[in-house]
Formats: sequence, C-alpha cells, structure tokens
Amino acid sequence: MTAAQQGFPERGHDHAACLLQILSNAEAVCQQHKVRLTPQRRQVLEIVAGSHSPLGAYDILEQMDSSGRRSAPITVYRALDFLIEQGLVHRLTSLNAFTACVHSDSEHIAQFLICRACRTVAELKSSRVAQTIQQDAEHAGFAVAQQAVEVTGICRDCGV
Amino acid sequence: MTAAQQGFPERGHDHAACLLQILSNAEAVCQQHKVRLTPQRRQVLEIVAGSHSPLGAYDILEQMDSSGRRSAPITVYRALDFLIEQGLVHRLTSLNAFTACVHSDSEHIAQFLICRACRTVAELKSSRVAQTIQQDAEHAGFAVAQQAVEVTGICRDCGV
DNA sequence: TCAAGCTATGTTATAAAGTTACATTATAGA
DNA sequence: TCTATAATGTAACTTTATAACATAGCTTGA
Repeated sequence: MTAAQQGFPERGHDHAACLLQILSNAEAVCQQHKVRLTPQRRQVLEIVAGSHSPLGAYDILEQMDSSGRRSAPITVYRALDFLIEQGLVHRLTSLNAFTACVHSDSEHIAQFLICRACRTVAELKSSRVAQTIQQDAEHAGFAVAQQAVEVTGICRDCGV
Repeated sequence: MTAAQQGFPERGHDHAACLLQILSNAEAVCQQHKVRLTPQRRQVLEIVAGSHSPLGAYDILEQMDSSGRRSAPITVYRALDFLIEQGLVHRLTSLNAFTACVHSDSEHIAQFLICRACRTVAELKSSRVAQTIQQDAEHAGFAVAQQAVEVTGICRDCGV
C-alpha cells in the first residue's frame, strides 16, 4: 500500500482526493458515452485507482474477494475491457498489468514511465512524443491507430 | 507463411538473402561479445527470422519439433532470452511475441509498427522519437533505462 | 405494462504464456 | 586432464487470459 500513496508524479499527494476525482470523472464519462458504470465496473475501477503501481488482473480479483465470494477471472477482464474502452484504465502490456487513467480528459495517448525500483507508474503525456511518432510512422506509409509507449527506468524519488 | 514473405518494409524483398544476412550478422555479434551462438540458439533465431510476423514462443517450439523430439517451453525461452540480450531478437510485449532484429548494428532502440491486417511488423527506428522520449522523461526527473514503442495500425501494403 | 431484445453477469472449463527447481551434459581454460 | 562455468534436459507448476454457454436485469416501444 505504501507505494500506492507516493505516486512519483506528485510526491505525497492527497490520494483520497485523487481517487474521488477519478471516480467522479468516470461517472461523467460514462454518462456522456451513454454506457453504464455498474457497481462491478465501479469496484474494479476503485481498486485499480487505489494504487499508482499497476495491478495484475488476479490482484484485482483478490481484492474483490475480500468483500464477498470469489469471482471468476473473466469478471475482472470484462470490467477491465469496459474501462479501457472508455479510456478510464490503461493496460501496461510490458507488465501484464492495469492502471487507472489519471487524466480527466480522455485523450487516448498511452505513455508510461515505469519505475523499476518502486514499481510506480506515471503517465508521460507528451504530445511531442505522440506527434513525432505519428509523423514518422506516416512517413513510412503507416496509418497509426494506437500508440503504446512504455519507458522503464528510475523515477525521481528513487534516483540518487 | 505468405505473410512472412511480404514484410511491409520492403515489399517483395528477397527474404532468403535477408535471413542469411541476419544469421551472418548474428555470428559476428556473438563473436564480438564473446558468447556462443549454439545450434539451438541459432535454430531459434532462424525460425524467428523466417517470418516478418512476430512469433509466439509456442509457435517457435512447434517449429522446432518438426526436426526431432519435443522440447520444453523453457528451452525456447532460454534461447530467446539470450538472443534478446545480444540485441538479435526483440520482444513485442503487446503481442507476447518475438521478432528478429533486422538491423545489423545493434542499437537498443525498440520501435515497432504492427499491422493489424497482415500482422507484419516493421521497425520504425526513429532517433527523433527516441530522443524526444529521452528528453521528456528526463524533464520529468525520470532516468530512462529502456524504451518500448509499439504502434498498431495499417501498413502501406494493406491500406487503400 | 409486459414482453422482446439487448446488456451484463454467472459458471465451468480450458487455453496460452511463462517460470521454478533441480539434474545432466558440454565446453573452455588452467 | 581436471575443474569451473555455461548450456541443456526434464518435470511440474504458476500466471494470465479466453471460450462457450447459461442466467439475470435493464429498457423501450407496442
């Protein structure tokens, strides 16, 4: 839990408030998209948003357990698929893990800085990077549908 | 097999020659690094290099089978780990798959264009992208160890 | 309002991807 | 040629993800 509290983007930030913002944003997004943020989906989002370190699907499953009876993996994957589709959760392919999107505006850019030491993840959100990729791919005759940038290294808090 | 023959970087290129170049380069790299390109490792590289679409570890395993008795998955993973370490093979995390590095000089940049239609993969190799990521990450106080850029879309040959 | 169709969830089984632990064999250098 | 290290073999197992089909719950229009 400690790692969850000290996301390296803003050290020692108010995580409870952060979580609330994510949830209220999710409500808004779902209303706007005319889709349903069911209790189950909401619960999965809460769990994912409760940590700035990415969680595996089975980690989420475990946390759902505590409040009742065992769900099947597919339950979590279905909720995650939904949340990802709405831009509320990102998938970190290099870790087989999931993290809540901390940006209220759902730009579908996925750029991550993953700290090897504390396993915390931050979004880079560099439009320069996105544009450069877009341009260079286009130049190679490639029509970009989705970008995934995952950068591994050491974050400010863990570095010397 | 068809997809393997028409890598979108250079349509209709001579794949046999391409494969030979990859292998001779591998020999050179291993000699230089003073490591051993054993028959098994070489076989895995050949299989991976035989396709411009990325192969899963179990696909590789299957192709090894044909020439003898069944190997265990670990065998393939060990060979892949070695090849990746030498910069001869890349891992595509978003696909859980592997592809041979087509660049003789082993710059450790991993940028991929993955075509949704033909499943062919090309390396983007944009130093602009790499530099921009490096700069923006640094600016966020992050020390980059490894970049992974995976771009999904439609390649020139598959596009309209 | 109620039934038909769609959306969401439940249930069970299984597939796909990757690793652990330990034994054995090969190779390079002293 | 002996020995330390590197590479491979073997078996079991863990983790991650999906398939297929059944049930329940909304919602919308006659």
